[in-house]
Amino acid sequence: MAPSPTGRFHLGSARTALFDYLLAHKTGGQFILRLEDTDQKRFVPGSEEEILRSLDWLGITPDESPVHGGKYGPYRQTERRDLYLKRANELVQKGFAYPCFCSPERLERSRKEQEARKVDRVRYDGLCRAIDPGDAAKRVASGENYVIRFKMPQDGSTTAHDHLRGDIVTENKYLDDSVIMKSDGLPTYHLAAMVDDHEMEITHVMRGSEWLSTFPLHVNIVRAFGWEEPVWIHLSVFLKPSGKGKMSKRESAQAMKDGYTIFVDDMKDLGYTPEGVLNWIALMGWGVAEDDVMSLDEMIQRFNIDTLTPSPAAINFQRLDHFNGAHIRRLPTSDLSRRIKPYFVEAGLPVEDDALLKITPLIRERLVTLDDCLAFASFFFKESVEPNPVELIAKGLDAKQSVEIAKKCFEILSALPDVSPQTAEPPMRAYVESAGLNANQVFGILRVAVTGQKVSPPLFESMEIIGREKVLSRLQNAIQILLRM
RNA sequence: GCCCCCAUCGUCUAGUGGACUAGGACGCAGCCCUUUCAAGGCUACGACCGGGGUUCGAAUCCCCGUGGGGGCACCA
Repeated sequence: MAPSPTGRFHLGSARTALFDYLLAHKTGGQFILRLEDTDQKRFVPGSEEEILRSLDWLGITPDESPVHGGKYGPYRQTERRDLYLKRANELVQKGFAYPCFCSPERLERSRKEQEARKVDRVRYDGLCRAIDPGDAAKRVASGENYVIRFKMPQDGSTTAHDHLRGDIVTENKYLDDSVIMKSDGLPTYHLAAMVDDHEMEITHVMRGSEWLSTFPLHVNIVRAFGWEEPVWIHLSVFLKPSGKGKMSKRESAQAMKDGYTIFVDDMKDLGYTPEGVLNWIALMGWGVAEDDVMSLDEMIQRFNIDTLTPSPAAINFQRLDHFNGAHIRRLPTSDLSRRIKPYFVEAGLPVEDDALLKITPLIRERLVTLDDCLAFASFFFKESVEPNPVELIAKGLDAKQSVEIAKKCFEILSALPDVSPQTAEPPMRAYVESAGLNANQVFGILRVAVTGQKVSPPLFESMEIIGREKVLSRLQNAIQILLRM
């Protein structure tokens, strides 16, 4: 994959990376990360690190990259500049490109003039295309400022083949003489990517469909060099949740407010798992017959470029939650424990590994995001809980009746050697039965008393982990609260 | 304005001329399970953008509309 370090690493780039990774691992190829950093003006410090960090977190680390090395390096385009100049000159020599000495001001004037004439397509007027190559070479040698433009055919048409869309035929009269080498000596994407793809022996190019419009240029460049073309795949774009238009700054801000994000580097903090995120983005633009929860390995098994889809896909965060929860449920206890521990630590709770190992199975199927563990299990690690007095009153009963029930619970439980489900549940059920109450009422009071909340993991299992002493003291505390009402 | 791409339930998609009463998943609604919340199981609702062709037969092929997306830089 070849992102440019000009901003944050988002879902779209992540999916491209995933597909690249999947294809490489499916076919026994190498997954390469190349940095397209030829635009010094838009360079954003730190973005290269964010790309690496995100890829790493997702678990799709490149085989070759600026930091991992590899036999096709260097992997930053700015470190390959000599190569591009050499190749650009080769094109000039062969008559496929030419130096252009037009100043930005002249270009601007020409554009304005064309706009005034309401031409269908504003393009380079071709002034320097007509310069005699010998004269042009002399001007270049004399140190004059110049760029190199690709000499697009002016007649006929260009047929480019996309693996998903078939042949795309473009009339050459709609094409332009694009700049392939800038005056600062660095190439534009058009040249750099084609040269690198060839040098690095890239077999498949998967990129966003925003490249479709320059697709004819790219195949013309490759053909001018006489190189073999890679398989071209233009992936669908991601649309905002409404399906109307691409994600904008505003939409990503809105997503943040809703607890979601389109930036991979933020996913971890929001409690998402790499497995969930990967599964989610994989199925946007890839149609598997019976789509399902898949691990990375399962994706590799099933991946096939023929089953990629060309139409735009709306981002659906509810699906992310679905896949995240599904993958959390797939996690072994020890693994899940390890992953949720940091959230307790972060919250300043004295988490013990042994207890956490027992708690994890109790909350596993309740978690949508990892940080949900706090809402479900914080009470295990607190010294005491503060129940909401109102919640201590059972449905259909008043405070007086509720306190009686609480007292009875205390009486029963305190007579027991422990509060495990095996020993505590039978007598409690017997009490519910004999008192003519329903389980909801009695267990509801008990739940709020010992956990401090109305919603919790299974009650008796929870009590066992909390321990007899703490359960009884919390129950005692609840009785006091009820008495004061 | 011009060029290019795309078009099946609200969303992601399966479907490559007859096996389609159009399948699955998310979400939504109901039921079951159940001490809460989940998870799980079952059921319901829900789509081939429109119009012309081609064909014995079209969601599938062609054309025209319409809608959506992308591009028209010394950015990628």
